[in-house]
Amino acid sequence: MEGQEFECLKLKNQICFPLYVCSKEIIRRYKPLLDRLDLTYTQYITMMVLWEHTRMNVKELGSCLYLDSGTLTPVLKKLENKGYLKRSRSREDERNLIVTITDKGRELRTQALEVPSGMACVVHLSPEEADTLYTLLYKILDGMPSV
Amino acid sequence: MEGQEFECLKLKNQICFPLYVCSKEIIRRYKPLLDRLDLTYTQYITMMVLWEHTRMNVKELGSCLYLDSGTLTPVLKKLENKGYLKRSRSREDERNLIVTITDKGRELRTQALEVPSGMACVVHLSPEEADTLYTLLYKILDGMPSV
DNA sequence: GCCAATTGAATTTTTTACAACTAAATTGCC
DNA sequence: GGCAATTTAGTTGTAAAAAATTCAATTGGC
Repeated sequence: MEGQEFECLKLKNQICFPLYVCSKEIIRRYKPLLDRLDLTYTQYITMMVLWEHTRMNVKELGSCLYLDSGTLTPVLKKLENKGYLKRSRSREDERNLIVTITDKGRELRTQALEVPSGMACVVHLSPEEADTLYTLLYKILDGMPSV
Repeated sequence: MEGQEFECLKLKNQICFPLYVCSKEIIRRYKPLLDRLDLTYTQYITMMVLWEHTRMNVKELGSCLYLDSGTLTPVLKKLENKGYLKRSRSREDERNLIVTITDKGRELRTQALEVPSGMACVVHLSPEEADTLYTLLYKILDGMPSV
């Protein structure tokens, strides 16, 4: 039997694969809910940060979201076009782009409450299991070698 | 304090967000290793299935990988161009496309052994923790409402 | 036997990831 | 103190992936 040697190349022995699939599948379940707000998942988590902080530059936003500026630029432009935020250069340091939430952006928050409630039925874990998962995921993130 | 009402819209209370980030970040760590094989992550997991099964149609492949044919078609064409597989129509039902691994595809498997070994240092979990995570992820997948 | 509904895959479009580039600010050497 | 080199911030362009749409073949009901 050839088995042993190649065990580590079997899908069922991968930890990344179910992570990848779970992430994708959950985001797919978000879609119909987010469609009602005309937001993509990335736009949604960006708004989450702005609902809490109201004013940040692209760098800070990127480090909250684990997104680089190349990914964020088109996302922020879309959200600006929808009127949910304003982009402007910092006076002190022209390299800095300050993102500020607008009133319209703030209003969206109330409507967005229906998203987490609509998602409640998607992840069938007990509170303890969810807590364990949460802890393990952040343990991976914290322990990951940089780049 | 406004806090309570919007707790569920804070990034730190999301389970999907760390899943999404973990998946993305781990796949990013795969990249330099997969570059040496000239494979993307999606191409890599596709090859994993073919190393085990050698011959499948697009539908079967998609259900192993949780990918639809719209995503698979370009992936399979790329892999065919590289000479790792062959795509051909089934005689019985012309709609079925049969994917068969080639000798060159089979040979790639040995070279690919360096990928899991190179990834070993990325996920810093004990075997027990990894096992718990694995179980929880598949529990989510199994429990997820369809579409 | 014919038409509607379903299934399977390909194509097209949108979104995301990544690399290369540009511009601004800072550092450091003379 | 002024200029070159480096660092930092963001944009642009390109490639990959995901989602939506389209098209073709088959099945099932009448």
